[in-house]
Amino acid sequence: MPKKPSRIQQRNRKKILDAGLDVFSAHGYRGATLDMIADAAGLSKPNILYYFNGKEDIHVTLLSQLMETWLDPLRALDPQGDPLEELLAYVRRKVDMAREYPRESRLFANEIVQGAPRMGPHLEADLKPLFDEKCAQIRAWMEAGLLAQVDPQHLIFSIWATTQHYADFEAQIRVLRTQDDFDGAAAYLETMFRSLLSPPAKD
Amino acid sequence: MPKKPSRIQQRNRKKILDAGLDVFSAHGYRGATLDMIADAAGLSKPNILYYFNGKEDIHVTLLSQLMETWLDPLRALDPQGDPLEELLAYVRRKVDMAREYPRESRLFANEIVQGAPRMGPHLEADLKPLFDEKCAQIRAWMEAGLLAQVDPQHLIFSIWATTQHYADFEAQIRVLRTQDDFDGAAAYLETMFRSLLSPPAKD
DNA sequence: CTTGTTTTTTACCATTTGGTAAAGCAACCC
DNA sequence: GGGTTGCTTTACCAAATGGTAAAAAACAAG
Repeated sequence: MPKKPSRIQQRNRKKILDAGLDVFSAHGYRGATLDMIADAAGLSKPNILYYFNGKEDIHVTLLSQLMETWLDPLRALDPQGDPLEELLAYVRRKVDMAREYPRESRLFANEIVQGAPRMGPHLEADLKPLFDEKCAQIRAWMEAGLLAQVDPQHLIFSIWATTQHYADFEAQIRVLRTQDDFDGAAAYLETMFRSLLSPPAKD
Repeated sequence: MPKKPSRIQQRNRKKILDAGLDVFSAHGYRGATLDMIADAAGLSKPNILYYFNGKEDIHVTLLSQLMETWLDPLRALDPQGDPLEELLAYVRRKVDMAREYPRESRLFANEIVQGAPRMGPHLEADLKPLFDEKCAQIRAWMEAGLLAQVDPQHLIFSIWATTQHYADFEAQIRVLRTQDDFDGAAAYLETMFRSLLSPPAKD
């Protein structure tokens, strides 16, 4: 039976996870070392292994936590709301996440680019059902004439791609743009998806 | 003075680079080992170090080569052509590259996600001038009323994001879609960018 | 203040990994 | 066929890295 963690345990586990997020998102799983994480956390390496069973344990803990919050914006897509506004709000939430949580986005990107070796089951179990459900919802909206007809799956892919791009490819964007400009991105993406999705005037 | 490489040198360097592309794109720089590359190339590790100065040498050689072909589709954007059709053709070329060269796309993605530690100068020197030039071109088209007015920089970002997504996040897409479907992606992206960019009817 | 428990440190270890030295083998040149 | 050059293998090495054992320190409860 697991006893409740003490104050100090909570604090140190959090420090380690935050340090792990820094290091894993910046260097990938193999590029990260326990020493880096220990340094970033301000703890010794063996001390870290007192709180976690190993490097992989830290990583999968981070990925699991990530999965939770990562799906929230999509979950919040409301079947009762106005379809176009719901989808644009979804885009906005995703831009906000890329701005607020770029490390999480890159952690995820690192994992997926390399074939999701530690996350495949999570995708299948958590992401896929939600994805299918929301695709069906969008398709229903489209068939009711409330949105322009496009492939819902590709629609969602394009929302993910465009929004996460600003976090995942920040190094490239920093070279090409003079100013960081998430607001410009949000405005551009709203224009793009509005023009794509606005229902055909048909009365 | 560098003497011309022999048949056998050309062949083995090519084998090593191809193996390196496999391994680096699948595991990232730190996740790749010389042993993996040696195995994939069918050569011994010291033999590989006879042809390259080290792991990093293989990696930067790949990145340099990549930069060449990677910019071609954007270079081919023709100032003389029809603006809308030129941009849609650019999207198509990028989709084709994601389909034909997913390893290259992931190699690039790995490098950028981790902050472009070995590629920053290349981006600055090769990508930025071309990017600026083409943005100016697109802006000129827009001001001439030949395209809808949107931020050209974000436009290009969204083209990159949506097309490369199919290669970089293939592991995720494979989970969510039943069939690999680059053609569906191409059709969807054409619809999306056409609706975004079609010039306002104003005669 | 003493005792039992939790946390941290010190000192290691085995494996992996990038890389080297040098010998052996092959190929070409005369 | 002998020698020079180019290619490959064998046998290593030093550093880095994930992880462990056990002592020491800090802490909590009585």
